[in-house]
Amino acid sequence: MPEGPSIVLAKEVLTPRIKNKIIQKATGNAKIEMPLLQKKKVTEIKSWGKHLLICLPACTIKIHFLMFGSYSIDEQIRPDSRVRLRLEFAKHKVYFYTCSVRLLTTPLDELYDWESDVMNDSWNARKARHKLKDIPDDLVCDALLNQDIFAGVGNIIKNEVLYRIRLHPETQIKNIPSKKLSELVLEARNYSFDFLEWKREFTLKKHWLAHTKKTCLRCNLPLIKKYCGKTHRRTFFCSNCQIKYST
DNA sequence: TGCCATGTTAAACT
DNA sequence: GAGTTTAACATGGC
Repeated sequence: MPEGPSIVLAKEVLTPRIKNKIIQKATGNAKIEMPLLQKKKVTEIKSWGKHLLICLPACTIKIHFLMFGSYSIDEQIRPDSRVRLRLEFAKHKVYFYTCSVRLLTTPLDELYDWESDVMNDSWNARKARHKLKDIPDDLVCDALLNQDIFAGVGNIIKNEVLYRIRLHPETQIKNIPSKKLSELVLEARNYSFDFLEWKREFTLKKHWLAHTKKTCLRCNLPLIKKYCGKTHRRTFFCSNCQIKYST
């Protein structure tokens, strides 16, 4: 569930079912003021990076699925005690499990920079480049996971993007040639949309080239699995095909 | 069977 | 106070 494209998919599925519909009842073990949701109309469903945003007239329900979160529609797939949030509408019921639920009262445009969400129409590649310039010493594997720069990019996308553009995950941002940096920013978004389509067709895993793979399909050498950078996230790469630029 | 992972936050440390 | 490490969350796949 977690990475940006999965959230976009959830938004697509939920919108026709609950947009402009009234929440008849809100329950669950989420530590939020449930009564605030009662009888409120869902005006919009948005996403920013890995955040799913269910907008009501006076507040927004922010859902973050973390690592294991899930949701279901019209069918409760876990016991009542595990339901974090249940939204009941006239025709549909939506269930959220194992996720973080918060209520936002600040206008979203003040909280979120839509230009930093790789899935958003307003995605601003130039801005991302500038932000990268501000963290010259960071490794690219960490930079890709930085939600202030690439909101929505997760560990799978990170690994696949770096493999695609043949860039070593432990390359420092300042050493990446300008052209390669452009490629990085471009592919962070491109791959995310490929991810979305594959996820939609339930064929995402089949398309992984590096993530969880043992062998480089380009040169046939074993892929390295290493917990890279300050994020210490699982990183799969080919030390032969992926160039590590240095000073 | 046990380990580990598409993630983030906050507390507990140094 | 900064930076780093750990725990917590709690499910499913291998």
